[in-house]
Amino acid sequence: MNEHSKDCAGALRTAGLRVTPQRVSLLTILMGTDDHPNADELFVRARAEDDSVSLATVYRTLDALEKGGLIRRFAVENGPARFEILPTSEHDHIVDIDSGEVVEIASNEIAAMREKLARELGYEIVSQHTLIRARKIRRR
Amino acid sequence: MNEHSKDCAGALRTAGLRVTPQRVSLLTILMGTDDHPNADELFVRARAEDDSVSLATVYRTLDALEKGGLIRRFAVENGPARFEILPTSEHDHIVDIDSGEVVEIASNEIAAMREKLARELGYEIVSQHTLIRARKIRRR
DNA sequence: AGTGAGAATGCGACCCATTCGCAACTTGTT
DNA sequence: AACAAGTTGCGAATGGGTCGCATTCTCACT
Repeated sequence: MNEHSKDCAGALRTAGLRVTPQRVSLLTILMGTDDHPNADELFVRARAEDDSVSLATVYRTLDALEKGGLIRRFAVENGPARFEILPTSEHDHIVDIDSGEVVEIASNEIAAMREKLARELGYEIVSQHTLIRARKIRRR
Repeated sequence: MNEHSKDCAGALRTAGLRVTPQRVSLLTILMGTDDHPNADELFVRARAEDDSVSLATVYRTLDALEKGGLIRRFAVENGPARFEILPTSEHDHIVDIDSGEVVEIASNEIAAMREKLARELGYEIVSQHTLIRARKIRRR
């Protein structure tokens, strides 16, 4: 139990979730990384420290954390879902189609614009996400 | 062979693809619909008129059409990929999380903004797509 | 601290979307 | 017409994700 665990436990409770070692493990991992792991990567990382985590629980926990508003899930065209910790600044993602790398892109203005467009159509936004597939511009 | 078939055949050839009855069927269906079918729906619709279409071919054809720039593919969080004909006005999609319905949302401005942001990061956009999950605003 | 109801977990089986291997068949070209 | 290369259907195989169930854990209430 390090000091992170406490943060996690509190966050879990605040979200109305029970505190279990598996949830703390996964949430700690997500809190401590900048990248956008998928369920499998999280499973491997969690197992490295705590082999009492099963893949099924990874999926169930991710669902729970998402419903509890602690993490965000986003889909990449032909790949598994990816996850990141919340709250986070408003941003979207660029996938480098050559390397597979995922980088963040700030987008407050874009988000505001989407909000407006959706409202005009009579919708209330629940979640929104832009995925850009791109390739690095090679400068000579 | 109706007049659409000719359009399709030409489009296929222009895209550098061989013209086969299966491809014409699928492209015709996509050209004649406003919704955003997934592979299974396309399979059913194609089978209704031409039972020489297999599901594997639907997938292979969709890959080919996408590579040829004739259609666009987009991912919805927890569901199969969806497809629509190109060229089409610049737009994104709103998924009604209650009904599952997908509606289009115009977004030239948004697209332009993404273009600019990506370029600043040194990326050249290959494709981009915004998915908004929303629910209808109930007015009393 | 002790207890019980309900929630969470691990496991393996399962499901669904998509892909693959391969033999048979088409297409576009010569 | 004849051929090389591209396509197809089929069924088997993958891969991400979910489920059923018996066991274990959490936490609210003594």
